[in-house]
Amino acid sequence: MTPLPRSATDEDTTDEAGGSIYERLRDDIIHGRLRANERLKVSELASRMGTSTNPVREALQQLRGEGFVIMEPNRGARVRPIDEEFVRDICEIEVLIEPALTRWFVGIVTKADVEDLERIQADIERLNFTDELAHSQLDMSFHRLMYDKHYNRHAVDLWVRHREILWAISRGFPTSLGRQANVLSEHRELLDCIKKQDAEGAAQAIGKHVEGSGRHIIERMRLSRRGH
Amino acid sequence: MTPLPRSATDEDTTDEAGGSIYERLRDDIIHGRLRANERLKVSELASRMGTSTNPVREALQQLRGEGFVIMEPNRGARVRPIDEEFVRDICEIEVLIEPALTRWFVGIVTKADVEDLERIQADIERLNFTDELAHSQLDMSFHRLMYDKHYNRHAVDLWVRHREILWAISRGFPTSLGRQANVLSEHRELLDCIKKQDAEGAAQAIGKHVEGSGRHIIERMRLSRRGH
DNA sequence: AACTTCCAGATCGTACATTATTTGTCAAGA
DNA sequence: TCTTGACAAATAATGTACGATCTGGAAGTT
Repeated sequence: MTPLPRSATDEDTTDEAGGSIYERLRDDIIHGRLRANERLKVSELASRMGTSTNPVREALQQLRGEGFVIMEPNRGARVRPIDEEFVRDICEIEVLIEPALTRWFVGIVTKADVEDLERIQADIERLNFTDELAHSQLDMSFHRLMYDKHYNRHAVDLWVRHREILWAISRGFPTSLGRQANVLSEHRELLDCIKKQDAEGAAQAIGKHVEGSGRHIIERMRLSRRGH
Repeated sequence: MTPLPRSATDEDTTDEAGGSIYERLRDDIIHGRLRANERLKVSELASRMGTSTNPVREALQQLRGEGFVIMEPNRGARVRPIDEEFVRDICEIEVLIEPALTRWFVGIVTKADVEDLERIQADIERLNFTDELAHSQLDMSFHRLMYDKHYNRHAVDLWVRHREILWAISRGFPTSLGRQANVLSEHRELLDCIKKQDAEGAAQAIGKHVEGSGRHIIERMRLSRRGH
């Protein structure tokens, strides 16, 4: 339907290859440039992407496996809705998983780890949300440092996937000042608990952190939907 | 490498279409008929399945999205190892998720729900593990009855996926008598807590249930690996 | 022995054929 | 006249075939 509903923040895309077809489609879905339940016709996408149909079909199959598109036999693919419910759902899952990962981390944390975390946290506070991309990378490495050593790779992968989705959604949304302050204080509280070897407190802190983050994203989504 | 490593319990497969290509591949991976890290060559699979390469490629892409195969550009697909670690990982995730789902269920359970659950539980006890397939279907509907009404579809989907994987792995493995008794008593304990409106107790009961189930599957996997 | 060249084999992309579904048309009946 | 049903054409998904491109290893040269 909509001819070329790409956002204003298009860096490279002449008209063909941006990243891989998979990445472009996934990005378009997560950002809502492809509307919920919109039909995805392979030939249409192929001509838009400037390739033949086969790469598109394979990208769609991969996205189907990840749950971003829904396919019915002989009836093609549709966009799975990425709405506030969706965000709430994956945040609720993270509220369950991340405290468990964190609790375990407190048990194996080393002095060097704490120093690394404090260094990253200092960078975050110094940056103070002036650069969205840089902040998100620092925040990612802060949490990644805790989870990367975990033995449960499946849980960590799940976290990474959810995290990527949430970040893709919230990209472009501004972070409210209140949320900024909360992020910093929650990180500091988490760090304190880790240093005190208080696993339970750390788990609670990260739980609050995830919940607050989810609430903020949903709030922003609501506002932007109204603002449309 | 291995020409046709299909199990003895092959019902239909003449030599071509069993279910879809996707299902056959997925099943072969989960059951270990395709060994860990084994290379998956599209043309080889295509001739084995009796189709051209394209359907195989798409099935592989879908499996990649679900995490069952790993693909590197220009270097093809490999089987992701489905080992004891993998089972432990997804069970640990379920130990986090299922209690949360159950806790919520206790809050909205109706008289009719309890009666349904008791009916299913009675069927399970009457069957007493004489028919593996029938038992697993009853067990599935027991838990599904609790989770199907949950608002967090994403969490429930995750549960279903994990459940399918675990069931596919444990299919063919015998259930030890000790585990059989535990399954029954854990279900009864869960039912009691639900009837008493004891959400916390129910959550703990389901946690024990999942953990015990995971332990049992891993034990069986170890034995079968030795037995080879 | 190390480096280069070349070739077999596999992946990736394009084009086309087949099959299923949707859409549009037209005529018969209420 | 409006609805309804059957039938035909268009549209899109699914499957097949083939060429282009990349990788890995073997043979050959220095």
